[in-house]
Order: sequence, then C-alpha cells, then structure tokens
Amino acid sequence: MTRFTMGYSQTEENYLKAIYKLSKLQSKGVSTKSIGNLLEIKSPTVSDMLKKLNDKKLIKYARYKGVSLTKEGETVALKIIRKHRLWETFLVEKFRFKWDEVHNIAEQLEHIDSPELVNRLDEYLDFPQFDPHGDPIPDKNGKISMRHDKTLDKANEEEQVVMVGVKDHSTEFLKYLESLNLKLGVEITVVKIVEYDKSFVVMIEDKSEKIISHQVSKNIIVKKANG
Amino acid sequence: MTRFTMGYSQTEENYLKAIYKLSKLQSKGVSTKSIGNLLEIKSPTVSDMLKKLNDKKLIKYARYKGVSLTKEGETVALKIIRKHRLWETFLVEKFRFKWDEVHNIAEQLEHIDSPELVNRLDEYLDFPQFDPHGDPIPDKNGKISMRHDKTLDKANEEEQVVMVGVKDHSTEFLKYLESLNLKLGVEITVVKIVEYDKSFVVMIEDKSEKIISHQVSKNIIVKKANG
DNA sequence: CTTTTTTACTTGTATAATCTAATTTATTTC
DNA sequence: GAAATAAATTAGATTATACAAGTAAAAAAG
Repeated sequence: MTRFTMGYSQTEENYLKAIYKLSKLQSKGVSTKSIGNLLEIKSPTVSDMLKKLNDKKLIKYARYKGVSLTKEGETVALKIIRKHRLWETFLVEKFRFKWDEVHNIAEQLEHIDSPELVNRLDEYLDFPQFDPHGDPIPDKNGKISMRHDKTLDKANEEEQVVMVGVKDHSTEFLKYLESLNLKLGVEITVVKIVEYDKSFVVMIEDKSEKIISHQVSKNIIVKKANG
Repeated sequence: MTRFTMGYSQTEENYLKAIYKLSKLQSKGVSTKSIGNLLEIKSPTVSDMLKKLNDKKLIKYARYKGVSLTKEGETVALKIIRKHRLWETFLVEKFRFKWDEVHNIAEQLEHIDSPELVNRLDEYLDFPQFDPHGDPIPDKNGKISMRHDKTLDKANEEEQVVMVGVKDHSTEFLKYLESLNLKLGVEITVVKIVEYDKSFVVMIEDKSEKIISHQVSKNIIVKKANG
C-alpha cells in the first residue's frame, strides 16, 4: 500500500522511456506523433503529458518543435531501462523463459520502485552488461555503453561476424531467428550477397547454409569475428 | 505497454485482499470502516468501490450491512495472496533480504500479471508451503492450508513449543523479535508465566532466558515441540 | 509563393480513484 | 422507545489519464 513519495507514475515513466528511445533514432527533437505511435496513444493525450513533463522539468518542450529529455529526465529513463533489461536477463537466465517471452513481463516489472531490489537483482545476476537481446544494461550510475557495432546488411561477402544483438524485439522476429538457429554469439559467415534483392546467403557455425532477407539482415547486430 | 484484457486494477485487487483478510478475523460481514482503516482510505471512497465490486460480482454487498467475497472474489484474493507470499519467500531466500524488509516490495510485485511467471517463481522456490513469516502460501488452485496452531500466550508453564509464525508483520515487531533471537523454527521453553502482567519468561534453544510481554506473546504463533 | 498535407494544439468529454461535507441508517444508552 | 452516537451513504469536487473532433501551425508540393 505504501506509495513512495517522489516517484513518477508508470505512465510518466513510459513516456520518458519512449522519448529516450526515439531520441536515439535521430538527432532532431522527438515528435508528438512518434511518441503516440510508439505508445499507441493519440496525439492530444501526448500533448497533455508533454506539458506536464515539461512542468516537472523532465523534458524540454517547445510547442510545434519536438521534445528532448533534460538531464533529470534521462536519468529517470535510464533507470527504467536498466530495470527492464535486468529483469529480462533474470527471467531468461534464472526462470528459463525464452527471449521472445520476456518483454511484456519486464514491461511490468520495470516499474517496481525499490532501489535496493534493483541492486540485489544486479548482484544476483553477477552484474550483467547485456540483456538477452544483446542490449547494453545501464549501470548503477546510469552509464550505458553505446554500441558501435553494425548490422548484418553492412557486412561484405566472405566476412565472418558474430551475432551480438537484435534491433527488432518482436515475438515474431525473435521466434523466426530461433527457427533459423540464429542466437546471440553465433558465428555467421557471409557466403554471398544476392544483388537482386540484397538478401544474404550465410553459413552458421560452419554447418548449415541459410538465406536471410535484407529486411531481416538490417535487424541483426553483429561484430567482427575474433575482434 | 500491452495491458492484459480481463484483469482487475491494482486498487480492486487491494480491496479484495483487504476484505479477504478482514473476513478471516471475524465471522460477521466486513465493515466499510474496517476496510477504510486497513487501506488508509476514507469511507465514502470505500462505499463507491464496494458498489463497483458488487456489480462485478466479486463481493456480496447489501448497503449498511457488511460485505463478503463471492467465490470469484475469493479466487482473485487468493491469487494475490499467493503471489505476495511467493515473492516474499523469493526475496528472503534468493536475494537475502531480511524478513522485515520484504513487505513493501512484495506489495508491488503481487500485482504483476503473468500466470506463467507465478508458476516459474513457485517452481524456482521448489513449491514452498510457508512464507518467511510462517504464513501458508495458497497453491496453484487457491487451496490454502488453514493454520490451527495457537499463539504463545496460550502455552502453559514448562511447555515446549516451536515458533512457526507471527501475527504482526510490522517492521518494528519483526526487528524486535530478531533482536531477541526469535526466528521461525526456534524452540521455546516456557520457564514461567508472571501472573501480574501475564508476561512470559522463556528459554530459547536451551541457552538464553528472555522475557516476553503478553502483547508480544499474542503475536507469536507456535506449535507443540516434536508434534 | 500559394495550396495542400501533415503535425500539433485546443476544447470538450469520459473513467477511475480519491476527497470533504451533508444526509441517512443503524446501534447504543438511558 | 426516544435521544445520542456511530457508521454508511449520497452529493459534489478534484486529479490523472485517456479519447474524438475541430482548429492552427509548419512542412511539403506544386
């Protein structure tokens, strides 16, 4: 029953997380519409909330221009993201959920308000740096290691890479990768790039050959093998 | 973001849990006032909510009389209590929280809506029957073993008992017991009952003698030793 | 540089959960 | 059983979050 004094509502937290994620996709201010799309909420509702978040100094907001997070807003967003990714890691590693099953549950768990719980969770998992989808987990101080890995579509023929993350977190995409035996850590050799549709013929762990569409290749994050 | 279709709100769940608990304390219908006291909410608010829960057929409610849970209402209440007690067990056993630190966190975790998560949690803990305070955990089907153990104040001189639970879950009480070295499973021998104030002189695990006030003895649940 | 389209804002409405103040019903006391 | 007291309800407001419909501003197209 005890409500913690100076926290933010789940709704507010979800807005901040959405703004954080959208701001990483482009350098411009985040538009009202894109927030609405992501959260499946209509624009007028978003406008109202932006005013409120602006009053609380969590975002910088000028009407008809986009919004961006303030330092404080970013701190809050990173805390939520940290919790989300730690819980996802927990669910997969300890409770043996599949990587496509954890998002909705973590979406709820991320709003649990208890700094001590987060610390214990982090410790229990031995301070993981990446979640089950390869996304970096912000540390206690909100520091997050920005990835400069490329997506598979940028690889060249005969290049050897290792899959380290995904950009699409949807159940369908994750299940599809699973069916191709594409998991984090798998070594991928680009056998051929088909010019016609930019699809990739790849060899996985030197056993099976697979065809990966351009669309799919853009959502697989890889790093150089042995690099 | 995905909201689950036919769930109940956290507020509704809290009311149902409160009504369940209060109904176990007495055989009469639960009063509006007692609910308000427990949840720290004013009576008119409670009245409104009772109408709503009655419409949803979760409680039986006749105005100016008390309320009681319907079968459905009790099922929902028991699910919440199951989750609360499983999470408390988890926090103490896996994350090494103290028994007086887990209530508020579990109060939040109990509302996470994912039947599969509850199953995995139950399994991860190896299907515990009691939580860290000795309260019985309802099983998957909502079956809860009703305790017929007595409280320490009902014990006689020279009787040997084992502490199996507490009735007061407040931080202060739990910390106080901790300071006396009184934990679940501890064997207690009643050395003497002081007639004047009904306080108990007890011997714990055949080492130290302690004085326990009547007030405290009423909040310690015990069973016969070797029984 | 005007017109069209897109995006954002304003206004008004709705629901959930809460409150205070006033009224009604039930219970207790003499 | 009537008066006093306690409890519960109704009435009227408030806050947070959401919506739809209409208007205004900015961007894109011509």
